[in-house]
Amino acid sequence: MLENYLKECLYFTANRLGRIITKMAEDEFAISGLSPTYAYLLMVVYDKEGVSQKELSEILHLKPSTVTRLVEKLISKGLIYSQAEGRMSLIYTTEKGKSLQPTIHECWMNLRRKYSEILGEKEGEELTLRLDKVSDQLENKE
Amino acid sequence: MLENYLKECLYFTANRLGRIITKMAEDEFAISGLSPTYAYLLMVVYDKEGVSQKELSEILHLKPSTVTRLVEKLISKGLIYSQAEGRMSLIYTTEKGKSLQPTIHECWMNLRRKYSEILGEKEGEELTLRLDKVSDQLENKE
DNA sequence: TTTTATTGTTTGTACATACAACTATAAGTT
DNA sequence: AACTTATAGTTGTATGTACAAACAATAAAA
Repeated sequence: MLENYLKECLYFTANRLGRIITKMAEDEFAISGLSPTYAYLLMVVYDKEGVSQKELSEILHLKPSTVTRLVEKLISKGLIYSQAEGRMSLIYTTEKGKSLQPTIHECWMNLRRKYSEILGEKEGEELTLRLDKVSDQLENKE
Repeated sequence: MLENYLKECLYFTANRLGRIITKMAEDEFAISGLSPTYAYLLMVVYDKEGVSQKELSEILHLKPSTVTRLVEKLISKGLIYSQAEGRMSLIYTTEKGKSLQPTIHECWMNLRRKYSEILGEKEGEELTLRLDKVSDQLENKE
């Protein structure tokens, strides 16, 4: 039976998990009016006002062109603004953006609570760190 | 530092891994002329000629509308054909489709070898099964 | 100082996946 | 048989992410 082969492929299982957890995250972040990745970008800016897009791209592990698109949208929502500094474009939160911080933090907590309830707190945390480590290994490879 | 918080979130790490392994898989499957998901669908049909789209959707863990789109494209490439059977549409491989089987199998092996080399065979396999289990847990939850 | 290379960002385009609403067929009820 | 409900698939549209090529600004080399 092929079904059993599929689940032995990392491409297959990693993406399946990605879709499931993305759906959960979208549901939890819905009350913020943002999808998770936008919320995460915003969180980075809360933590690092004036961050450059390149830095954002490194921190979020997304391509620069993707960050451009995310930034565009958050600007159009009035949550951040950008200020050119040489060839860089530095990102800051607006007042409206700042006012969203507690909500986003709440969503973030809710998401973690939700999957921790199912997987167990320890188990969930451990898995998360492992995925991060594995990603590093796969990336830092010629 | 927020960077460290992000990597403690399962949404974040699972999707990051998903992107990395997807890239690897796309590279490996490139010689087949298909992206990985299309190849996987084809593999299911090799194993189960006359499979219905609903079954495909369950086996691949994709939504029916997505399967419709994948099937459309594989038909347009002449690799499979579909035959209506009541309200179902049953999928079969064409000769051209069959002739691709060895290549796809090779890609599949190459991909596994590639990440096994980096993660270790045992480690990679174990992680893969775990991701599958975790996905089940998260899904079979009210 | 003019030319060349490097770096950060943007733009056009493409792709995988999903949702919501729809069509079509089958199955159950009265 | 007629009416209702359930099931399988499709269609229009949206979203997240990326690539390749372009652009802009700085730095390095000539």
